[in-house]
Amino acid sequence: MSKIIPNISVDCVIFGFDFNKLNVLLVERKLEDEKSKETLIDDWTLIGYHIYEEEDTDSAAKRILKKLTGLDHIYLEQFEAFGEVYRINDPKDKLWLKYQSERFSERIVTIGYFSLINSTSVSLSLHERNVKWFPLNDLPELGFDHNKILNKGLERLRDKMRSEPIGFELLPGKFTISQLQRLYEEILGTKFDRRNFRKKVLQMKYVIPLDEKQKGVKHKPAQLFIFSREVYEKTKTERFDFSI
Amino acid sequence: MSKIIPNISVDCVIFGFDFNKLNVLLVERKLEDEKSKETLIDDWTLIGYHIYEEEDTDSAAKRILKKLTGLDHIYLEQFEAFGEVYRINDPKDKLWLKYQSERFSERIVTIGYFSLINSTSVSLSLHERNVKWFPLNDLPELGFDHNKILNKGLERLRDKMRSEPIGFELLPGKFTISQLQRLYEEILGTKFDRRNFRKKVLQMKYVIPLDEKQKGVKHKPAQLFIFSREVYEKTKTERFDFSI
DNA sequence: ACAAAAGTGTTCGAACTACACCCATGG
DNA sequence: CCATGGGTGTAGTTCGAACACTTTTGT
Repeated sequence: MSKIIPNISVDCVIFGFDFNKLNVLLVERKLEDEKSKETLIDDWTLIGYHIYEEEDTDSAAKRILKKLTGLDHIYLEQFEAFGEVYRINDPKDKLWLKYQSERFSERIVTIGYFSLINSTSVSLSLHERNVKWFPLNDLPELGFDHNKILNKGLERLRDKMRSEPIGFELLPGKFTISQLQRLYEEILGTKFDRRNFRKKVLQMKYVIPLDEKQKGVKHKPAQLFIFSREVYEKTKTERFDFSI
Repeated sequence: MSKIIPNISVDCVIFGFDFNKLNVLLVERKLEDEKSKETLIDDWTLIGYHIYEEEDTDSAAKRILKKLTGLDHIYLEQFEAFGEVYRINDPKDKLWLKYQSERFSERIVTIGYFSLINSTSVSLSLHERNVKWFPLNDLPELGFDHNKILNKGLERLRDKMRSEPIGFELLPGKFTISQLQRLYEEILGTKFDRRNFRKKVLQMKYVIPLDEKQKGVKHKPAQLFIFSREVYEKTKTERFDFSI
């Protein structure tokens, strides 16, 4: 592998949906003094890393996701670059960078990506570091300017949700209409009428009903659907709109 | 001023509207061999520059606009970072960078900004370099990957035009409704019905009619309007939508 | 008087909103 | 048999689409 570029990084806002809440994946940032064993840092950050000289920024983000999930082809989208001079200013952040590598610059421009994963069917591991899902409405204070980056990523997710069918990326391949509805309600912060929502979704030819029902639920089992990106791409003259 | 960062730049896609076509501002890139006087490079690029160590990326884009127009407070928005390893690959591009400064890296991540200026009331100058408006449907081949950057910027302008009232930035302070209509038609590539367009615009409380008419036109003079961002901000619960 | 763009209202159909009752399953 | 969410239709309203004639100015 080639050398690390000391002043450019990528940070990933990884969203997951557990059929109830929208969650973000964070990694623990823990550092203790080698002699005194005193805890110098113990908090959480987004998952990010510097890029390599021979690596596209997109590839760097993919690399991080691959390392975390073992999967390729995860939905990934760049949303903003953060290039303020003083975005890394807190002594903790500087200490952490120095501890990671003496070669890292203190002036780092980072490129924010958001990624949508289907948290019910993915197992996560990041070496020795602790990673954990946090619901959006119960986030800790994050290191660096990661609260800001996270919020910008969320804003972009919301915008894009309204105009393109990316919500499906957060659900398993087979899903029910009310799972989809809960997803949209949770992310957009709105409530939809059940009948109207269903009516709207059934009009979308790229949401395809299966001859298959939910199992093991203690109520009338719902019909399962799949999303077909192929059909969507072919028929997308109709403007996608989730503004019920 | 502090030192230049060799591997990070900003590039600006500067849009202007002349009441007819949407134009982009480009700068000539000309280089001739010092001895033989042979022309080594003669083409056009977006306007961009490396950032300084003590400069936010946003500030770098503002600096470029200020140098070009003499104005602060021009509409400016970051739209994407371009971080491919081989985005600078053409020998001409490498030659140009070397000629500009030996210190520039060949691996440059650039951050794209688009900016909207009111081309009828601004005068432009960029030192010794030749700058010129090009209509979007008659662009030359650009240096670097600037055609790609320009197209991404245009895409973003279009998206944003549909959901936020940024088109007004391309018009002078006082404008007529049909100037506004031509602007939207030109950028979105659609045709609107004149009566329906007018009806829609008149509903927007932040488009304020003046007691003033066009002068010197050889037809019935149109009423003039101004856009009030203040009123817009106060009333923006209503979703802005230009999907007539 | 003519050319050129401004200004103005109504009708039709599509899309969104609101709303209440029965159904299938697990416990 | 009960609790839980699944599934269904209709009426009212709002919003966008289509469309033609008169007015004001400069030449």
